[in-house]
Amino acid sequence: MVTIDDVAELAGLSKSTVSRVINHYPHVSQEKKQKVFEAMEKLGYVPNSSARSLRNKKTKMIAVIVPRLMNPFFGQLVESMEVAANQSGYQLLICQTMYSQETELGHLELLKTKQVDGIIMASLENDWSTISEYLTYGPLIMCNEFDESADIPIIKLDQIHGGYMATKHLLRQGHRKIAYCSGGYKSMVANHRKLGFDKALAEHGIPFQDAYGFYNAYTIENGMEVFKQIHAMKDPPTAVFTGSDEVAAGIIAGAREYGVTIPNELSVIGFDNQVISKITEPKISTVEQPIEQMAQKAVHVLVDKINDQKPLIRERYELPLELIIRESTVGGPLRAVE
Amino acid sequence: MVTIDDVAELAGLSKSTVSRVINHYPHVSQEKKQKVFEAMEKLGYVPNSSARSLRNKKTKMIAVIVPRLMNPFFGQLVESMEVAANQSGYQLLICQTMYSQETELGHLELLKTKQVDGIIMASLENDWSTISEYLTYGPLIMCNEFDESADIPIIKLDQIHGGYMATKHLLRQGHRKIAYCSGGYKSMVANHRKLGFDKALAEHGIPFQDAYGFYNAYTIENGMEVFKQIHAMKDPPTAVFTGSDEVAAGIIAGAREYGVTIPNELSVIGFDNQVISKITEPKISTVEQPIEQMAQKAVHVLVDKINDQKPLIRERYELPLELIIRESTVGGPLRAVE
DNA sequence: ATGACTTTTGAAAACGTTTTCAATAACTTG
DNA sequence: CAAGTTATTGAAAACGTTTTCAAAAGTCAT
Repeated sequence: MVTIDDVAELAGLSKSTVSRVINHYPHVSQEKKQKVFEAMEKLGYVPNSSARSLRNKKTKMIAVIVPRLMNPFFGQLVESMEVAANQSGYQLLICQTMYSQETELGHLELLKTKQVDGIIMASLENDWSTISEYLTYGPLIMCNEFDESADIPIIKLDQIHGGYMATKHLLRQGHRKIAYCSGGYKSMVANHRKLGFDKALAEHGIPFQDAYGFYNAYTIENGMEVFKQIHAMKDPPTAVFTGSDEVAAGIIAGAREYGVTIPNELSVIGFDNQVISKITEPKISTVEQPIEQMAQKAVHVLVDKINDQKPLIRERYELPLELIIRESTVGGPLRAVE
Repeated sequence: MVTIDDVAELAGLSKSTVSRVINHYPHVSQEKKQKVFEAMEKLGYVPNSSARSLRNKKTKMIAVIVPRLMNPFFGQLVESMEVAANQSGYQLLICQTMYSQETELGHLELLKTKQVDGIIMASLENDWSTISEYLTYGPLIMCNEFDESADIPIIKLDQIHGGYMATKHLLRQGHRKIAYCSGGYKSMVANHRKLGFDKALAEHGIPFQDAYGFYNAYTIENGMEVFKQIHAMKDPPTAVFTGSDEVAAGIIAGAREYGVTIPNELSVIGFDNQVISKITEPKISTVEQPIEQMAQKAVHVLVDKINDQKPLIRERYELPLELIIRESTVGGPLRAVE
């Protein structure tokens, strides 16, 4: 391995000077600078990053914790983060929890061991009280998923309004029996969507029936299962609000199997505006989330916090969502228009 | 920051002994071992990984280079690799090329700067002659994408057979005018599939018409475009072989818009067996790739190479593909059965 | 030519580990 | 019990950087 000493020797200078050249210090004569460059070039020298990290106490790496990549929402999120991180001179370490608390905690140890300069949490399996312990070791921010009580920067989307818009749309189409279907229990994202859902229902004086609630639905398969349950009901809903386009697609696939037409017999609205929502038959009405924007914001905020040494403070960044109306919710049973 | 010296002091021992305890050396008395553990516990000590990396010349990190994560094939691949890497005690650094040669080269520098112990290339934007330069700096293997001439371990799938099986299936259904549609030009994966495709055609004495070739198709949108071109032909093909389920789905979506029925008027076969292939109308016949297996194999092979210091040698691991017949290719125009 | 800066350079210390080396202590084995 | 192992420990060097400190050399105003 070629080290800074080799370069110094070949250039006939001290390693201090070589280091100064590498790090663009002022006060190095053009002449020596030139010599150093030549020596580096000739030897193919490149600084060892472990040594740099040790000395500088900066690894130029950040980690992002997500549930799992196969979920296209997180795939997109991580894709955008990687690009943003690279542009800011950072490498992105990817950590999947696979919905396990222990795995999530294990990933947080990266901060303790100084393998990364900071962490973006887009997963939240553990309680904030547990996670906050790690704040001593480095900056930690939340992205998308969140805990209200955490006094750290949080970059999130206006999920309440998202749930509200989608539900309001269904209500406007005349639906009064609307099912609610979401992912994880613990998720505040799902929680907020439900708040928006409830608010819209309340505005129409409609009480929510517990029988219309479905939870832990993430995948297409889950969606098909949900459809079956709805189909078996004596008094089924006429519309379903879902937490993801995959689940909505599953409901549509289930309906097709049972010969139930959508949106006529059942309306479905998704969430995310994934490509899948554009290619099902019928196409899925959904709520678009500005994923790339959120990813970039998260990276920039974290990088700022890494550069400032100051302790983290409570900060909130909220981005808007957009309702996208397609075929899976229009032309359904018009019963009453507000 | 609490260091090994703090632990040593509190335990009343030398840091050598503490280090030995941490690294599970033999020949440390139970008594001192206990003291060290207590001190570590009390101080919340955890070894600094930059210092470790510097001394051990091992970072316990590997990088995977992929075109981009939004492509679900790579999403799945990376998901499985991350899990496998973690199980082997490694962190996974993710690098996207976004189809840029320069970006790919930039990522390879990670090996020079010793930020990672090895690299898995699942992208291949540059020529092997360029990439091979980096072999001096650490192990480098290929996964999925490959270059025949590279004398390094390559984990790949039997794409020739994949192309052959799919095409043979179309021929068996009576098709004689079969279009071929693939992704990148440079890709040897696409290249091999074409070899299998050609082989099947040759067995039936059918020459391939250049007008039936479509390239650079990756996305649903690309697939829709391909359909439009096919639809505008005077003598259109009766079946299309595509390089991905997304493209196949796009063709199906395009056909739906133009009122062309699939598979009756046009048969389509995809590749990958992504979830999307199960939810289009009709469901897509496709070729399943053992992604998880390939990802695990790649990680294990790389980790082995990192542990052996020996120089890399030519190795080939080839995993089989499986034809999955669904609706998009059956019930088409039966013309002749072999 | 003097004093007061500023620029340019190198030696050495520091970052937090692991490992080599040597020394001492504790066993064996005849 | 002497000689030969083996177990246990610590001091110091090493990994490859960056940075502090000090010194030498240059510049400038008087």
